Amino acid sequence: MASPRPTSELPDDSVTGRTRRPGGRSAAVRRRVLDAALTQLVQHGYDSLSIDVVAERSGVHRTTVYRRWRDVGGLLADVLNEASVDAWRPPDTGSLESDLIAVNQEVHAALTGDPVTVALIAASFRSTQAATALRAFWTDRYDRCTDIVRRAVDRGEIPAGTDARRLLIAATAPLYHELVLLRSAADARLPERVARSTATAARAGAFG
Amino acid sequence: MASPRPTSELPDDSVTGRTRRPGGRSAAVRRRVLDAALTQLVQHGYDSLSIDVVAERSGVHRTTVYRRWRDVGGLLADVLNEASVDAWRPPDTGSLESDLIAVNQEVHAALTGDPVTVALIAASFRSTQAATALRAFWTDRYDRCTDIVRRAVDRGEIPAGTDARRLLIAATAPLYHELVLLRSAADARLPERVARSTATAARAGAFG
DNA sequence: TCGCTAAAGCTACATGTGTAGCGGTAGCAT
DNA sequence: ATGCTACCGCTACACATGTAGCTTTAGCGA
Repeated sequence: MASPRPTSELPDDSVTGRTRRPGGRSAAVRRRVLDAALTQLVQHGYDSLSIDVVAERSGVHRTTVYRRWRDVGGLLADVLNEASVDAWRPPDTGSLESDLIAVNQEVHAALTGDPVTVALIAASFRSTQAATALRAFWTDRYDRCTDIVRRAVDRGEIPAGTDARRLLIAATAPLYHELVLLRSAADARLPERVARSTATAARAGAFG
Repeated sequence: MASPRPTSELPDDSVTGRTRRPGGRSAAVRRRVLDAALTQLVQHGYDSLSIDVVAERSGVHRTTVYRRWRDVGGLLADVLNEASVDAWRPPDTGSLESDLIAVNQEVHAALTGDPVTVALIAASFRSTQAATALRAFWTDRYDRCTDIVRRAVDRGEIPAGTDARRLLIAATAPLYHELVLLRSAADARLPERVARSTATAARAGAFG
């Protein structure tokens, strides 16, 4: 994570024989641009986020931003890379139900409080870079969360052979559906309710 | 449904005292534009859909299209209105599980086969009109589907007091999540698997 | 420290998206 | 059939988005 080159599909230097320059200036440009993008996003929302605004805020020339990030989606993808703490671990609270509640509260917070997540979802419909970054992020998170299910099986809470991914999708998808697609009125108890339903379902062997 | 005026927030004629003209020419313009939009969408995909392209295809002047529909989202919202068959009824196949399977197969087909649905979802992040139309569409469909749950309760399949909306969201949200947000590889058995899980969960009282 | 060149700055241009205002056409009431 | 005006066509403009090609700056290896 946190690679200095956001446009990831470039061939390796060892292949091209060329030398990259991640040092001083490039790094400074990247930091200034990502800072500006995040600040703009937090202060004025996704709709206000354009390459030109970010360029002006950061003092970096607009053509430079276009060259390195290509579009707003690319910018957001890199912001996510920068922000994603690689040390993230799924909650381990002692029971499947409370683990799922904790996960869902994180998801809920991200979807109602963190502008980056929602902005990246919106951007993913227009930018391949944003879509790819989001997919990678979610794949990583769901993979890590399989531990929750494994532990629940070990404790004998739910049947062996439970499909971890199906369970986790069932636990989280309703939140995304309600908040992102249906845009329902916010309900603070939604994360808990959905988590409890899913835990009950899992105990009944619904994901075997 | 199928109102001749897509931009819905206008005051009623009885309030303004002005007389609308839904007749001949306006109706023809609307039909030609919506036809062109749908054809373009089917033939060349959402990314190719712009007001200018639709205007050219339809032979209607671009400023007219801008005036009446404002943006691509407005266009899609009206296409949805036109296409939504008001007579739609939820499946009634004799059991909760098979009803949910049938619903999910419809959702799956819409998300993998019908470009209008996916396009409208994408547009809903950029256009208030698209977002509003989509919300209205889904609200209507979920409302009608409560019949499925009511019948299941009547048959004694699931506990009385089961929350219909929560059940229906649980049954459908994973499809949207996988296909729209995660963009997973298509799996023809997904609708059935999710429906069965949800039916099992409902029987175990997960949505009480 | 000095040469090479990756990467940033800059100007100019091309295209896409959306609006303002005016004049013309045709739906509808009389 | 005739007048009123809703609605469409048209030109002209404003601004946003993105690219091409060149010049300048500065990172890095020798």
